[in-house]
Amino acid sequence: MATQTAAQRRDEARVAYDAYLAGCPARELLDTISDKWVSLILNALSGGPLRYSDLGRVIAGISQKMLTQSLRSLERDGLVSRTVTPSVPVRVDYALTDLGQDLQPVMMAIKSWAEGNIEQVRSAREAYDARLAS
Amino acid sequence: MATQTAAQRRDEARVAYDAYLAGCPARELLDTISDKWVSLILNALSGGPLRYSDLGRVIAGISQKMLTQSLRSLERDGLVSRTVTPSVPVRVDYALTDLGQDLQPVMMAIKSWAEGNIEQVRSAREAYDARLAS
DNA sequence: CCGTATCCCGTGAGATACTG
DNA sequence: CAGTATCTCACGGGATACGG
Repeated sequence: MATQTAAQRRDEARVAYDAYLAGCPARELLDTISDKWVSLILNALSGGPLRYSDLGRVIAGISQKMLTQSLRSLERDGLVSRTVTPSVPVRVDYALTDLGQDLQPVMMAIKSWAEGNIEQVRSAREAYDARLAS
Repeated sequence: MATQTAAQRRDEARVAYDAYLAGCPARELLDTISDKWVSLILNALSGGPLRYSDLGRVIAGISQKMLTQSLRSLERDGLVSRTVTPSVPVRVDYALTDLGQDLQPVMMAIKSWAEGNIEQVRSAREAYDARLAS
């Protein structure tokens, strides 16, 4: 159940599924994890478990609806665990599962790339838009 | 303009932008590259330039509209180049730019992860759905 | 061959209000 | 605190037809 095991599974199954194929389950999974909120949530949980309200605070601008909806989806897919502490008021913690921790570095890479290359993209956009205006 | 230069820029700008913040340009860029079609297109171009019709064939199920729309967006963001050969009929080739090649490994990692872990996700879903039915 | 243009429907997603 | 429930609207995105 360690990361190595997950890596082994990945190698073995690499040829079994092909996200290029429409209707392939891998295509659908790629669609669900290629989501803005999913990447932000998985990255936010990389430092350890967080409560529902903490997630909403870290990920500025996310609505309750999208936060709950994304968390449910991640929980169903086995990427995030949900732990309820029956206190008053109730306390709910979300954490990465082993599978989620396996995916997290990839999501971090996307987020870091976006943050580190936004200026290149912006200047590329300006150049593109300027050429259209000519 | 090599990959190393891009990596240096990434390190320098890492703290300047934060995708957790709503309204931050990095958040918007994260949203655009966290897209199913974007990841499939960038991966498809990793082996070298492809023509428009080839892309449509490799990425099964993509509509003309989404293919054209995604390619325009990628071109504007400086991730993909578009080369027109004025023959009869006209020939158009799409290729990764240096910036696009810098991002491609990350997109490949997502696609590979989806293909390699879909079975884990499927069994997690079955377990989740079974618990709800009880 | 490589698109653009139009129509149209489903759903992604915010705002708001309410509950255990 | 941690959600659920509606309502609403904009837009993603497919189908189809046409143009250079």
